[in-house]
Amino acid sequence: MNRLNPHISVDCVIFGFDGLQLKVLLNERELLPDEDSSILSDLLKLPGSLISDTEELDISAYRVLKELTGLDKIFLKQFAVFGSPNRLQNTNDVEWLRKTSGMSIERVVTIAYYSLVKINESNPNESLLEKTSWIPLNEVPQLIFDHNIIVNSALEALRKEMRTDPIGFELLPKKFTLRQLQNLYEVIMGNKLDNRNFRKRIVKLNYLVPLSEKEKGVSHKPAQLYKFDKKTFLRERKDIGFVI
Amino acid sequence: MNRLNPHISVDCVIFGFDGLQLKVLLNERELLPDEDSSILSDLLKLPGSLISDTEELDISAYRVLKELTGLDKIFLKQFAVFGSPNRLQNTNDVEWLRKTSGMSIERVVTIAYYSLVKINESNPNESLLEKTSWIPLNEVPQLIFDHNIIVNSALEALRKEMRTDPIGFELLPKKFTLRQLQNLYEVIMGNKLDNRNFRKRIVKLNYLVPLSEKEKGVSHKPAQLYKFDKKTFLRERKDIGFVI
DNA sequence: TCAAAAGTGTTGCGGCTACACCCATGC
DNA sequence: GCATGGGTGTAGCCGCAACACTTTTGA
Repeated sequence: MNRLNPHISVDCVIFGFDGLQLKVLLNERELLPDEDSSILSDLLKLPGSLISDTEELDISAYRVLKELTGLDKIFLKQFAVFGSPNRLQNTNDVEWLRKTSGMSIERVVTIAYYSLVKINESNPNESLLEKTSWIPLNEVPQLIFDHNIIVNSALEALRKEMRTDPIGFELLPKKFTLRQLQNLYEVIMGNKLDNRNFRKRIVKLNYLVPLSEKEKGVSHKPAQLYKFDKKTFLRERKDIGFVI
Repeated sequence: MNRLNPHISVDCVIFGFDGLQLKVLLNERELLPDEDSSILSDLLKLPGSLISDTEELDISAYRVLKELTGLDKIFLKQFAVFGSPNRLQNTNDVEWLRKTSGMSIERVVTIAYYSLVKINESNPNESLLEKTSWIPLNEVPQLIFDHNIIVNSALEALRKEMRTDPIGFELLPKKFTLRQLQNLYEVIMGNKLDNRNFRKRIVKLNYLVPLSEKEKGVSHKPAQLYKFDKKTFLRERKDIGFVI
């Protein structure tokens, strides 16, 4: 990586779904030598980085993701920019950024991405210095800088996107049950769905194909597994309407 | 305005609708003293500006708009970021930016906004140095830097937004006819609509209210004028569905 | 045999589409 | 009186919501 650009950063809100809850992947912000760990323990932040001067923005974001999850081809979407001149208020946090980047930091405009990963397929690379953990969305503590605002904004953007594009599959394993899919939509959209009607809707979609395989190791009737067939989806995609 | 920040700019794609066509407001890029006007005439660009170091990003964008249209409270939406390290290829254009800003320019990341204005209510401030003109979308010539890409991307974002939010009214005068509204949707969405069905849809919307006033000075049956009642819309807004 | 979740059909209503003719005005 | 766009109604189909019980498995 090249020279860092101290004016622009990328931050990633990485969403994951464990079958029941929607979670975010957060980093621990290392303490500086002179910080009091008893007061400042558990400082969390979004994974992010100043950009390199020669790097495409999206590539910077992919780099952050790759370093954190070890995953390559995952869903990534740039959804907002946060650039308030006073978004870096907390002087401890600014001091930390100054020291870890080794640069003089003034105003930093950050390009925010959200990313959707399949939780059980992600392989958090344990050898990294920064520790990461999946935090359920409704248990996210106070984060550094304006990162709480960024998380909320990402969730809004995700909901909006899900109104018009079938991106939910990015959060599920390749093979999934209809129950998982329904839970996913219920959790993100925040409303219960009638499961009979939900399933009827699925049956009509040719791009959701049942596999010749069933769930295993559950102590009840095992569910049919499905996969999302992207090719068919792209072929059959129809123009959806609009709101006046 | 304060010190300029030579790393970050805002650019605005300003859409207008004249009742028939969707247009974009473009600036003429002034020629430098040593540029050959016979070769480089008619250089157009998106209205934009480097940001001031103490300014909120949105405020920078509003400033650009205010200077250009004289209008205050107009619809503005941040929709993408363009930050490729080599987006400023054309050396003439970079030279121009260097000279007009008086700063050393390396990489500039630009925050892109689109804006919707009511063409006949906009009062382009004639006293400005930079000349502006409304260009129909399908006649936009080559622009400087990556501005053509930004325009196309803005149109995409506008279409997407119109699928889920009733923002078309921002492009129409306060009082408008249903024909104008229908033309607007046809032009932006790119498909013809059945006018009987379109009107039936309108009638069901309480936030589209007929006024006790008709179109004037047309050589055919004058059309009923309508207005958009935002309060009612916000009150009655219902959750729209989602795509699986 | 029990617990736990999977899976399945029907009916009624409302919304969408397709389609063709009369009306009011200015010139 | 004619040209121009404004404005109107109906019938069939499809999609969506509401609603409760049987099935399969592991323990």
